[in-house]
Amino acid sequence: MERYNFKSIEQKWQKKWEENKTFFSKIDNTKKKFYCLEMFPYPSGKIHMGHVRNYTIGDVLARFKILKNFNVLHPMGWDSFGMPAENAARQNNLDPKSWTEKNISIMKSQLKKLGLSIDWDKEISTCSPEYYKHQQEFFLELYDKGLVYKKENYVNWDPVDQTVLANEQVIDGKGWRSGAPVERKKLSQWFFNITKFSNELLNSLNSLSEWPNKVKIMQQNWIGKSYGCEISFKINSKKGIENINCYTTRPDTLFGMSFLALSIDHPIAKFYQNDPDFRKFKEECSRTGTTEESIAIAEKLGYRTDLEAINPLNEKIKVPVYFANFVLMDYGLGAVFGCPAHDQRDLDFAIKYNLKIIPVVKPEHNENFEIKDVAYTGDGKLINSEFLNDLKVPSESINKTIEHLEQKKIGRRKTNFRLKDWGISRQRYWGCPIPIAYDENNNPIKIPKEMLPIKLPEIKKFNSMGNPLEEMEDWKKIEINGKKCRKETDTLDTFVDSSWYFLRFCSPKNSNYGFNQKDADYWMPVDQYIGGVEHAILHLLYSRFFMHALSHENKNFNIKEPFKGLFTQGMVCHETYKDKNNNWVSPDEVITKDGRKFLKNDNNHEIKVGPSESMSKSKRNTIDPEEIIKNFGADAVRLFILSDSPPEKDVQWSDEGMVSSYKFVQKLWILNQKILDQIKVTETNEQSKELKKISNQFIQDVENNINNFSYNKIIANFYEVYSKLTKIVEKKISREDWIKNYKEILIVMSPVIPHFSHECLEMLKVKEEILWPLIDKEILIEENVNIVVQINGKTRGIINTKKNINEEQLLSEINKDFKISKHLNDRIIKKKIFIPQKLINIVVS
RNA sequence: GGGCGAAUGGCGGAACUGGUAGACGCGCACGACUCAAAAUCGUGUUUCGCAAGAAGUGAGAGUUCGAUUCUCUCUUCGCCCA
Repeated sequence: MERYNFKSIEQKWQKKWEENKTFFSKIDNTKKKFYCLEMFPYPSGKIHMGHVRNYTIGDVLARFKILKNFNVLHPMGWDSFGMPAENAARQNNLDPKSWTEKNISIMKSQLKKLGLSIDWDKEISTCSPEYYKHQQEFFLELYDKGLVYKKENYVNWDPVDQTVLANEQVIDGKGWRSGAPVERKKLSQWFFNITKFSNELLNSLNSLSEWPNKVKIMQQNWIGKSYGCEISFKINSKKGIENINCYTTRPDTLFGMSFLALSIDHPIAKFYQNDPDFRKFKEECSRTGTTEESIAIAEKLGYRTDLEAINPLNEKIKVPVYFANFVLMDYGLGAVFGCPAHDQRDLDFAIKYNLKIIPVVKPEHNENFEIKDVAYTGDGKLINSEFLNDLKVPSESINKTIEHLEQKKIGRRKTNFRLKDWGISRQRYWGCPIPIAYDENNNPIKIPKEMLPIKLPEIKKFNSMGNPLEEMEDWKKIEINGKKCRKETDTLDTFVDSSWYFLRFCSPKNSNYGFNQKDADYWMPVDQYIGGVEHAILHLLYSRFFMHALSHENKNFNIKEPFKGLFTQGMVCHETYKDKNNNWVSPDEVITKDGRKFLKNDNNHEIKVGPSESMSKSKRNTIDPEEIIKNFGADAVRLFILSDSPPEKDVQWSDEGMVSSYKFVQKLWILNQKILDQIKVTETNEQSKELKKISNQFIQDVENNINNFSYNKIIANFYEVYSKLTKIVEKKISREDWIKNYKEILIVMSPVIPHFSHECLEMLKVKEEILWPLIDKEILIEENVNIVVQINGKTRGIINTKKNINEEQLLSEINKDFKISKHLNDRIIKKKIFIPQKLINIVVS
């Protein structure tokens, strides 16, 4: 018997699918549509195991839906703008475009080797002018709707990469890529007005019933809606300052106020510009990053002004006013009042500057309540608060205080959001040019749509740091309506590219607009979106915003939520290895001997085995998918990557597991030969019912497991059906039954191991259209059932008996069974719990 | 510090709405084939015990005839936010 030659068979089917355009999709109103999308890759050079996992999960679903007779859209593209291309270009003296294109062609061929059901006709690449032309149009469209604006503000500046970083790109106060300490710098930047949709983006999360709860909660926290109050404080000042407004969510702690704190960017700061101490303080603050995290970690510092704030609830109480490094200008109003007893940050500040600490909330049933160095933030009752005393915190206190402040016209109710506008300017070459130019007075002018796309100029060499576009005088020149202008040299954040690519897939070649109305109406929204949880906040929120923005004031477009279903998969991990010099060692340099690991080229040198961590180049614990596919075949790899863990959890790469998946395909092949041999002989059909049960159980199990994303259990189902089939393969079963049931089993296997299944189906000479088999529910109904017999809750035996047996009959059966009844003798039965077809529990004294 | 989640054999993990804990895989052991090994096939594999049996899902309590599943407290770990 021939071994299963995965090389030629996989190649054969991949060629066939490509030539026949098997996965080509177009609008078909007679079928239900299913848009299956995995997050598109960044073309970094080679695919990694994370891609293999992501695209295998998606492919199983897409192929399943095809078999279920859905009209499936399953496209692929490239998130091809971004910094790595530029970095590679700088390092290796080449241009980002050809580097990117080369990577795309390599990765495309690697993906094809996985046997994915991709409609390659719909391939897009965000760095192509055909794509970003429409992005520039969208930019102008949003500009016209007033959703794009420019403002000066502080940004996180990465001094090494010479670029602005988003808050989330700052990790521990350092640039996520360069690792350099981040500086605060003031720059003029373009922004999308995402905060205009704060409420909408928050509320419509409720409509996303097929999203994981944790992702929705993460987005909810990110948007961060809070209910509070804006309070106006009267100020005693020689500078003519009369009022300072603060935002607070805890107005009920006003009587505990012992200072007022302002952001160094607060308008009042202008009164102190000439004070050298203030300038020194400001400089000190700019060394802290702008992220909330870095501010929280930094030591609380303040600069005391000569101002005094008056407590609006009791004018006799006066407190000092500080500038403080922990107050942000772009959250709330850039001013807060400090209540040290009930806020840790305020308490740290108060202790440092020796300010009063007045407790105003007392936990109930605690007479010895006292504040030392830990603020009390729990519930209780108001104390030391004059007319507010005894109100319940927080259920009564907050509302009552706000009502009082509103009555006295010194405060008003206000909701606030943590979400900030989306800064989209990047001082980078390899991105989508912003379709804006400036006239001689530096006023921004839209570049008319007819002049789009504004193409990136070709570049041969990067000579310095910074943005090369700024030095391209010829490229910068543009004439608009006869006026000489110069182009914007910032490019768009690549998150903009990925905020609408799923829409482009519906009409990838539409040239007059980003998408075609009819196509979008038919295909959108994405029915199932699959990707890493690391994109849970930004990419998904930005995409949601983009759709909200496009449908804003637009009668023709009303797709506000792009992703109906979301699935977030876990990472692929591998053990980490280090040699005696603490250098990372790659798995293919390691051999195992007697359960211990050694360097391959030096048997005496033992390797230190570290914890299993997500595969990354820096730790050298990656496994190259191409190599693995070459050795074991795509089907075996697909089988393994799904088998070991539930897809939403991390999976450990294991060589043994990979080998066993490979062997399993070989075993299936041998079984296939045996079954084909059986089919050649016509026999009586005494065992047919058993075969039917096996196949129908299998169809049902796999279908349920696909629908629940329990892909690891599908593989368990494969092993089960294999072992059942090997047990009956030599029994006498009719030819027709073999063909029908084995065909169904192969179809059910085909989403996971498509090459193998289709090869076997072809050998079985299946001519008709291949569709997911219907389950014969009748055959799965058992005549007999196993009834669990418990005595005092302990299982004492199992009785296989007729389904409709009643309690009395069952008891007599139990009495006949000595192994069970011996636990009953001489004891008084107190109670019996009988659940038909399942269980009886006899409670005895 | 806050939010979310998790904890089950030597390991990865099953157990649908509370009803036979450990499916399936890895590893391991034994057996068959072989001069031998590899490969392959078969059998076994939670722990203690010769057995009958007992214990057992991070720890402790609770609800229940019955808890891996529900409730509370605690411990550890992971992710996100600070």
